[in-house]
Amino acid sequence: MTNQYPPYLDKLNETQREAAMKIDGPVMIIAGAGSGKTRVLTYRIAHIIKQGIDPFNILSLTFTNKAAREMKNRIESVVGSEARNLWMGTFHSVFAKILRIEAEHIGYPKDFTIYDTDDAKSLIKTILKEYQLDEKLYKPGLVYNRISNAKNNLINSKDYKSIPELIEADASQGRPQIGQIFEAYQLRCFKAGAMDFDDLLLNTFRLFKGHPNILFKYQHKFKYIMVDEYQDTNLCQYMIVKKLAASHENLCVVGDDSQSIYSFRGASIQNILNFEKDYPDLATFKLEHNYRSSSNIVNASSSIIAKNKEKLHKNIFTENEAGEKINVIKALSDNEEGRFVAQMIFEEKNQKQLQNSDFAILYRTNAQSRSFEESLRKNNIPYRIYGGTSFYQRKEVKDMIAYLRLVINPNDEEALKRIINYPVRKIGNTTIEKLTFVANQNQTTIWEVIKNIHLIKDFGAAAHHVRNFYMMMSNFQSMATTKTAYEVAETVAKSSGLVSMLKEDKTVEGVARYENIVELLNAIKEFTEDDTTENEKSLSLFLQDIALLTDADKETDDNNKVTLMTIHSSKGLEFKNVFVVGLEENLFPSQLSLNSRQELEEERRLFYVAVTRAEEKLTLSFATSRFKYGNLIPCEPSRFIDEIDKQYLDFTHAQRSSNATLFKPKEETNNYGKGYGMNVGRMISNPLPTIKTSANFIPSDNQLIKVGDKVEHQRFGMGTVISVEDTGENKKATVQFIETGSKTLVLKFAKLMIHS
DNA sequence: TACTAAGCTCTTTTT
DNA sequence: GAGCTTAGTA
Repeated sequence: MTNQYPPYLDKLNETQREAAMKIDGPVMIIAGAGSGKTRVLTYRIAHIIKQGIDPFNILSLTFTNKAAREMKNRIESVVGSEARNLWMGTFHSVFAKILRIEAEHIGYPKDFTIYDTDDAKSLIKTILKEYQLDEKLYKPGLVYNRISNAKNNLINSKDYKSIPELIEADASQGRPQIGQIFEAYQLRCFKAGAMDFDDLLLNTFRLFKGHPNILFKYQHKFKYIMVDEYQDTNLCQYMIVKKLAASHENLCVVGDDSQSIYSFRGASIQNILNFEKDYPDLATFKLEHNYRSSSNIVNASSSIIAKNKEKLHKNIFTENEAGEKINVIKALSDNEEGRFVAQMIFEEKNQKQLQNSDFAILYRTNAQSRSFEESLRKNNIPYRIYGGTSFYQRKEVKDMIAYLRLVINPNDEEALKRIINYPVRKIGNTTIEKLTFVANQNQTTIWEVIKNIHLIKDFGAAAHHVRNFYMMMSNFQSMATTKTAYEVAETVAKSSGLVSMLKEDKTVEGVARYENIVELLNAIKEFTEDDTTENEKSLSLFLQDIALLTDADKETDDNNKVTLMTIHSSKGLEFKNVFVVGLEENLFPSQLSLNSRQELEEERRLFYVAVTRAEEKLTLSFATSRFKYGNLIPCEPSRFIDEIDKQYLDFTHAQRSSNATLFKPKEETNNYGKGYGMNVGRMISNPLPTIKTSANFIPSDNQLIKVGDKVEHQRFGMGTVISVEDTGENKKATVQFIETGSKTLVLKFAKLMIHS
């Protein structure tokens, strides 16, 4: 390899540069956390453009649209404005764009609707009702997951019904009809001119598979292809990429097996292994130098991931200073955890002159955000929550969007059902059911039935109301052919009665809802008037855009806020100061992810992702009790805390005495506090009667326990080891507990934590 | 058809 | 605690 390289690559280290300059042929970049992966991708693309390749011929698939936008800007600063022509975005958004162009070849309208998860589940519910299946047995969410999994593995409804393993699996669970539901679901989506998230991928695959000429077109268009976060792609995505790259084979995938956290979505480490098999002349680069975090954090994270059996060999190192130790915090409840964290942010901010945006609170589940929101608000610390219910998920916004969807695609059944009687127009459930029935009988859509309602006798008075609705909607539709997206939306908002209804509601929530509609209209206006791109600005495109928009994509004017998000959505981000909270058994690792070693290892990778977000300071916290469905339940610290090499941890804040600290669940308090919302648990001095026994919180290596160690037991509190005995079968330790006296514990089962 | 109160069921992560 | 469904009433 030559030592000569273009000056714009001088910000890269040697391996990074080699990876950026190897632009021809298949390339795999294994990039550890904080190793400058985005930087390599950015400069690699810039380098390709500098070689005279038209940006139009480069496809880069990223994890979020925001990441794509940021990368584009950075590339632009190296190569100039032509970078704007790059094809960059998420799998879903890029393929939606292609499908929009090629829709007719697979029988879809150009303006197809994108069903989100709610739409999909609602459609499944309707189908269940029509088939008279038990909604308790065929839970819509579960059925949706089965269908989604199948699609991600390139199995269509016909295949599904002919694969013995799937038939058996469903039958053994007492759900033999999933195949049928799948088929009906697919048909209904197709008739409605709608695709769900998985269809965007599956239909792209089908398009390329069934139309070699179209595949050929895109193969030649995309001369260079890059895939970021490759460890999180599923089979369908993998196959599409493979097809697209087949003629040039200038394919570069970037990923980190240690950060693979989306197997529930069909992602598989197998894709990395397959990649090596499919492209024997592959060039592999390993980025192992962590530039992001202090060496304490880097080393601690390595000690975590070392516990996983399934991983590629990597040797992550850093030249950064040791930094502070990782703080472990014990709180008595989720509320106290919130207060602690808010207080620590407040103090750190003042001590070290940090910005709010230097802090992030990361949790396993969205529901955990509540206690942090409360305490941050009390401390006047601005924060922003990512995920959860985003702007476009709010009811009133979805209602308004449903109208617009229906204007663009009148066959969109889910949109129609959502708003046909909202605001109330005297078209009740009975009428809607009748309409659906007639539509199904005549192999047509509800809209067609509505259109011809006057030809059908048995609708009685309802026919009149339906007719009115039809007139209104077709008015909007004809308007959409001549007016701008904003003009249409404004008219819809006013004439549909939606806005006037919301205006009447003077409650705080009502006003907020009204303001959200105004904000939506503004967003449409902005979209319509955006002259920075040459793209078309139709209402239809706006709808497709926002269907694939995630919370992380949204820009805000004031960015100096503490970030609250799930660990999943924190991937790819970094913060000076990170709090990983709720480190309790059954929460993190999740109770639902303890069925196999593979599942536990994925949870561990998730923990690894969380820890490696931190640059300078990391705090881990757990609570000993937590609200769950309104009841306070006892919690044990997560095994993950125990798995970290102790030399990197600081337990100062975890050792506070836990006298009289257990809360009695609300249920058992004679209705004390009933109706008062939170904090209704009553403090009691006795331990709770039972704590579910588990072998979860054993020391990572119980050889480590030795006489004189200070240990903490979930139930018995702090103590000192007075003897250790090995019976051959079991290792036992006798511990003198401060509060309850001495106990002999079988280490295999004991829930002990060693304090350094 | 619309509204209200009571009752039931939830447990994960995302495009 | 929240969101949803159901039963009963206006």
